[in-house]
Amino acid sequence: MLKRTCYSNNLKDGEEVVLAGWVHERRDLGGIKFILLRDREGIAQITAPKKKVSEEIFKLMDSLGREWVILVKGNTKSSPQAPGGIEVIPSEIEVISMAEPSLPLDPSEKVDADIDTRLDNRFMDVRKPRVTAIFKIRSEILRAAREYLLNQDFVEIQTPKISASGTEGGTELFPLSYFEREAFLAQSPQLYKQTMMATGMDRVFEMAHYFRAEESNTRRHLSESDAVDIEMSFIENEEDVMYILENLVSHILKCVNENKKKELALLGVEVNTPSTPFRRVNYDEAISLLQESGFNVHHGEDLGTESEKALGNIVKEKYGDDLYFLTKYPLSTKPFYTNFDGEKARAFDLDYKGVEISSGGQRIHDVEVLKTRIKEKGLPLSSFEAYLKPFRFGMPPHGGFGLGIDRLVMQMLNLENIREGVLFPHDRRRLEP
RNA sequence: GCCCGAGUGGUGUAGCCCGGCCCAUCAUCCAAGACUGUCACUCUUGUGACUCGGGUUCAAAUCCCGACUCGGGCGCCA
Repeated sequence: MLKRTCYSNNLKDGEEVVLAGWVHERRDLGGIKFILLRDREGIAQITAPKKKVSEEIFKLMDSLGREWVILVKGNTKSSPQAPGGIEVIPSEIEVISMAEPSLPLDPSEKVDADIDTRLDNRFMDVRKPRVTAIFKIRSEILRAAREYLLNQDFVEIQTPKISASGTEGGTELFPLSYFEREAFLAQSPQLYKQTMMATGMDRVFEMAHYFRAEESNTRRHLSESDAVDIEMSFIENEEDVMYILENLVSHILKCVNENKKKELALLGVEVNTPSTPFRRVNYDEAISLLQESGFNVHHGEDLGTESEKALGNIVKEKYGDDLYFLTKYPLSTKPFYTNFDGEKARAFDLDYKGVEISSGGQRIHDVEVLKTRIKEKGLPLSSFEAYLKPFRFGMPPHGGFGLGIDRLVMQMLNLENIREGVLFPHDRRRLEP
């Protein structure tokens, strides 16, 4: 078998190369035949003029089908007619794998496919250069996040994804059978990363996988989702946490802009690199802004989807910001572990173009206050014994956030559906592939 | 959980309101043929579809009922 010497984006004039990839398109003009060979980095033209290639190659060019996997050995030649200015004259073609005709979708994107058809045949959908680009950008987001957090002295950890109970409340959990007991898939690493604050590790993060059994059926929700979760000790208040979050997101956007120019261009997306600090919009202000715009919202209630989106537009118009913090929510809208200042939660959401991509805040570290809050929330204290134990033996003030990767990708790239930015999304209806 | 909408060749669609002109449109793909610079090559010919079940009717892709599958909005949630 021939061995690949380079990708399609690395062709230089007058070299002998071996390309490996898929037959993207064929054009047969009789005395000259073209094949577009697609690999991870792009598309290269294989050109076979009858008089310049062997009879065997010329015939073989005819028999190749779309999406067959082939290896092509040949000489590069610059040519004004070739796409990209350079083409390969084949001297050897090896068929590695054939593809059945009647493809389940069209990777050359001449004909669209529904999101459902695409996801059912994701292996082929991802062959589209634009789809590949989304996942290269997603990889860069995670690389940049890791880079920033490690530079800020965070320690990367992993926590269990199966737990005895889902004490955080709110979200519905997936039950599963754990030997002779019932267990649940983790809805977030929240309680574990708080426990880590009692170990003296000071600053931790996890590239976490969440499971949520919500009955949601929207283009923003999934049953499985990924997030960057952090927790940090010895903070003065939630502003210390927000500082990390805004600089993290800013670093991510900057890296994507600098390192994924080709992919962004392919997707036709421009990413604005925000300056820090991000705008703070407190809850009272948010309500006022919405009321001024004629929305029927009242103090004390959480924002619905419609008002959240509207607020995104208002902030964009008024201040020009895509990213902004929503702060000082009423405590009643937040989970039991949220610290507070009177009736105001020491918590925040980070919204990106009108969609929440992160939420976090300062946590309660005083065990007595925590017990009181659990009781106030009407939760059974007995089931929190294990969670509370680390708080009894020296727990520093701390806080953190979870940053949803899928939503970040969606908002950054203006995807209509969160599923487009997830390789194999699982939701209320979809469990395969 | 509540509500709205949609299922037509491999893929994406037209037709549905207002039943007959539909042995169903167009594009792409596929097959056969012609073509030496294509770049969504072009041209000729051909194959391939009304989600399922019931009902109304002389007549159903089209109207009605049910099932199944899917999409979306809200709620919840992140």
